[in-house]
Amino acid sequence: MPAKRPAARRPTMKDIARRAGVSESAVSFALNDRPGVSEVTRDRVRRVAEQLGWRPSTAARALSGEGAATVGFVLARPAHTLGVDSFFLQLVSGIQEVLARRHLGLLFQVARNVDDECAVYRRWWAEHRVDGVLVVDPRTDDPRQDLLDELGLPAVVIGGAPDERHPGLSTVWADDAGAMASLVDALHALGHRRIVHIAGLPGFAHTERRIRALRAEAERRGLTEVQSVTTDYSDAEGAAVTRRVLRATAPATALVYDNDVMAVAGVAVAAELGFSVPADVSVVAWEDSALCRMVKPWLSALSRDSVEFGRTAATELTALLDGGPARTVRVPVPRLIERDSTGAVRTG
Amino acid sequence: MPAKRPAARRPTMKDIARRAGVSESAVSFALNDRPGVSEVTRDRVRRVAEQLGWRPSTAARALSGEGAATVGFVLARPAHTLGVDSFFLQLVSGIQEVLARRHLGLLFQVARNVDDECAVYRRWWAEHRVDGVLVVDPRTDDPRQDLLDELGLPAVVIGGAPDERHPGLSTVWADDAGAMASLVDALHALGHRRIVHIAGLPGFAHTERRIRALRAEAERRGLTEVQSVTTDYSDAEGAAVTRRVLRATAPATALVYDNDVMAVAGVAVAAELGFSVPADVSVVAWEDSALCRMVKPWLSALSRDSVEFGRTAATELTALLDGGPARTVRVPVPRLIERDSTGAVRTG
DNA sequence: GAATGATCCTAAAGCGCATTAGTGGACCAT
DNA sequence: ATGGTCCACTAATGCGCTTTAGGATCATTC
Repeated sequence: MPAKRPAARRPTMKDIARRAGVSESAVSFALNDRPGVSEVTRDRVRRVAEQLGWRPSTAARALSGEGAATVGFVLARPAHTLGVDSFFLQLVSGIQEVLARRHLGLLFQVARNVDDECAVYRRWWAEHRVDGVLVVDPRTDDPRQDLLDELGLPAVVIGGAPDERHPGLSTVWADDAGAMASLVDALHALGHRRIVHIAGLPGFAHTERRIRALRAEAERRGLTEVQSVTTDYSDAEGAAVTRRVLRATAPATALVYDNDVMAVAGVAVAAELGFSVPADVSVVAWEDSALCRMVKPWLSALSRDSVEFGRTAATELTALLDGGPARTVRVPVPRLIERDSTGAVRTG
Repeated sequence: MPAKRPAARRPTMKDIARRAGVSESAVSFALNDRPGVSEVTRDRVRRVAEQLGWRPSTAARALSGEGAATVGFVLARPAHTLGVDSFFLQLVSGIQEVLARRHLGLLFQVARNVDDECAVYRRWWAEHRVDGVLVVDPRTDDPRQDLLDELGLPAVVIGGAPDERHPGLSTVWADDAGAMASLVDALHALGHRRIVHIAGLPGFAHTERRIRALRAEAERRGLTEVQSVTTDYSDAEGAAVTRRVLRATAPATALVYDNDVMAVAGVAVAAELGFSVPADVSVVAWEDSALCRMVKPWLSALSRDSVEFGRTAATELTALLDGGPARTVRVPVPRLIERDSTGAVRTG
């Protein structure tokens, strides 16, 4: 006979109170390190709780005003760009590390677009589900930040610009402009003058930052054959753009891809068109991952510590939840790892 | 002056009751489609709720016995194998699709190992956080299933074997053995006799299933030079094993990798050692993704619909939560997509 | 014209916890 | 002895919801 649900009952504070011979309130005080009980009683209560395997019911906690002990994370990208991105899993991994330490849960949701994402925030807020959220892929003119302000939902924007007029939101960002500048430096030093930047989704704040930075650098140096092309981050578009660019008369000598996936797709296309990397064209990926060492030649890449990025973001959020002020923190500038896909431009 | 938290109060049923001029219980009946209120009242209450933007507080719901409206998902793999795997994001994507429709939240956590994972389940259960969980990467002799049985926590095992003696758990699985058999069929027809299977983590149920299936097929055909080697799914180990295998005297003519990442790493090593794919060695990836079309030659792969896999699993879990019986459902056998990395064995 | 139901609704209790307002006693000062 | 302070603890309330037990009103029935 298949044993029916043992339905082991979860122990409650009442159980602890009974076993310890004190009132429920005493138990509450004892377990929350509040004054009002003697040390001996506190110890006894703690031991009983431990022994019973008691854990506070998040529902009850949340109901009595303590918050849900949960933070939210919404991923809103076109479905087909989700698959191959190593960044997010790493980011989430770092986030978890910090949250788990404080027993905070991570509520995860994928949405189709920013509007849906906003709806999710509204619902979470109304349902009392999360105490705060982590926002990724901030846009220029982002409706989410206004919404979060309005709801008063603590939030950390990951990858946002520091010039926010949303004083309630924390921001964790990398200096893409600086990274782009030093990248152009490096390429320029190698003799590259025709540079194409295969960017990510237009409207993303960091995409725009990189594009602007590239343009500024080009102007500063008087380079006229430098441009950015936006894509949807997919290998397909990365390949398509590469094809178009390399078929031009006087094709670019350096290609900068906004992610590793497109860069890999790009070198495949280059090879197919008879371009040798890096002899004919240099390739740089803006995101380092195992992928970059899985193709030949190994890809030079701008590397940052995505796990640490996640840790930082989560730390800021917990600070916010603790009542701290909103802050803007900058993570280290991505560093260029030169591997085999970049080289001096062919002379003559 | 920076506007302080507007602290917009969430509307409660009491607000609705007041505005609609009825009691709170009437509101509850009305909104939950329970008998006890007239249609006109029901409509009025619904309208007021709508207008106020009311949503039930999950905390309150959970507290009054309705469950947490949340399911859990723990990912326990060594950190470095997390990064490049496209399978999980797709799986989660499919899971979400089903859960979101019912407004079920997905609580996500990464753990270091199975023991930590068990601890997470215990905590979630004690904290009343989830109504059920989705379990991935089942092992042979898996402590999780016993634990979940013990806790009476509804669960769906994704990728488990169908021969479970855990009648309380649902299982969603793919017929790896069948897929392996047809794969060996195909390779055998191409003339391959020396086949090496670069498998995933030992102890994983599906790893063992594939290994057993390969051995069975080999025996059935009297092939003696067929073997499986386990790895940790990383590109590094995939490359290392490939190197070792191809350096052997009489190296294998066909390599079957348990994921796309290792397969890609493998072809790179093959090229490096002077092996041409597929002329000298055929390569198949057990998992199809954009990756397989990002290298040259394009990789032949066993393809399955991971998003649909996720949908199926989530559907089973919701059925379980609705009080349905535990079931074992099989998803379609992975299909071999023949691209450019497989071919007839070189004669002579 | 009282008993019987059916219908629509309200009152009240309870879920598990935090928190506020007591309560009784020990201990001190007057 | 009287009042005042601490101290360690208990009682009671509320969070937002579901649910059970009733009540009030009205139509039906013999």
